[in-house]
Amino acid sequence: MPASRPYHHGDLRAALLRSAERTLREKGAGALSLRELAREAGVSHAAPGRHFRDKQALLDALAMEGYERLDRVLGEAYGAGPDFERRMVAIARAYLGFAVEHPELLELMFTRKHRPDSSAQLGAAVDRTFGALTRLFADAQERGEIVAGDPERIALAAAANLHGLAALIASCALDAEEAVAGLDDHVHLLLHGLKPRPSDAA
Amino acid sequence: MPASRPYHHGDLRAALLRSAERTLREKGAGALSLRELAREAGVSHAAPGRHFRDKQALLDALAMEGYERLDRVLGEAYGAGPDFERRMVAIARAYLGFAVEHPELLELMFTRKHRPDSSAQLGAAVDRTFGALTRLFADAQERGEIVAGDPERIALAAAANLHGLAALIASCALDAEEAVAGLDDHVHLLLHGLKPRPSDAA
DNA sequence: ACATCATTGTAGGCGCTGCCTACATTGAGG
DNA sequence: CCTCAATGTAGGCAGCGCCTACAATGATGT
Repeated sequence: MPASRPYHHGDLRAALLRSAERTLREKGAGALSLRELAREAGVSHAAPGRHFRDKQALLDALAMEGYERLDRVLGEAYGAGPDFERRMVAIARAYLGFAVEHPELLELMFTRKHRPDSSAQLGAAVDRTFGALTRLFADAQERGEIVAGDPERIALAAAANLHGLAALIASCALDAEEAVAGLDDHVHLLLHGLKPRPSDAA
Repeated sequence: MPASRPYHHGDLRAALLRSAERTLREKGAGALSLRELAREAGVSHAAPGRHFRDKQALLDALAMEGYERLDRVLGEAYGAGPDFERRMVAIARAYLGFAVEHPELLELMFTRKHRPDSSAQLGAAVDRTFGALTRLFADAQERGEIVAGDPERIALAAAANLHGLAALIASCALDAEEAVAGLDDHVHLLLHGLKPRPSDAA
């Protein structure tokens, strides 16, 4: 007998999350099993139940970590670039980079939830991420870098654009490298619109 | 004994798909069980196996139906409106309408697949939907209604925008009514860009 | 008309899962 | 040092997907 683990694991919750994250990345959310996680952590099959009410609670915790990470990488991009377009490219690159590195996690973060209580927390996380973006646009508006109008609506237009691209990448409907390579042009279209601009000779 | 069902169901495959669609809408993809579907159809628990190799095959079939429906509603919108912006609004309304009416199905259609064979069929379906949109933009380009450039890239910009909005609605991250109400403005931003246009006094 | 045979449904079993309950061990606080 | 909440264990339950062997059916060729 190993006598290694002193009955109490020490930090089972964190160990389960790390293990779950690895499984999520390598085999997808569907292949995630609480019993398997327990086995990997070397505890009994019921032990995870002490830290997560049920499987969905563990997935929700993973999703919350995802939002924190996404906020972090986006936050770093917010300060980038001399002008607005460069900053927007940096933000787009950050979001798409997240989608490329953690496609399964992104999918998990934006999977429809049906439970009211978990939806509340995750909804708040979405609002945080989106709120930061909205403030960025409101600031840019004050500097005259973007059009007037409800900043929340403008932020939504930008967010939908980026999220759409990221979601298409995560779902393998779009080749990641191709999307990243064309990111500059993509952001240009977002900022300048699809209609011809007479002044766009530059 | 009922003597009702003559051993052979008649059209079990279709019955399973209809039943599955209902379950998907009412209880979500996670609650979908082949055995439960068999029970609803009044057949043995192994009968579905004759029509769908496994559970994923049934989900793939549902997703394929989803693409067909989406193509249909988008196709109807392609002919709408006198000018390009109206047509674009009609398309956006169609896509968002689909997302509002069948959020779980949309999620299923864009769920990451790991199996090569099913990915092929579904990938082709995505290409069809996207291809139609690309042709529409190529035509609009010839009429000078939108900017020059690779039509595929321009179509991607528009598709990402719409898909992002639809995905946010489907995942409950965005209120559906709010999004639909602001659709005109949203499309306007897509066409005219986020940067100020001197000529946009109109 | 009838034998043939692929198609479609049945019956039962296997290992796995999530979740439940009762019990054991531990470490911290009164 | 005793108590007790927190944490891990052991076992059980029903449900699941998938598998195999078997039965009923209806189309096909002669």
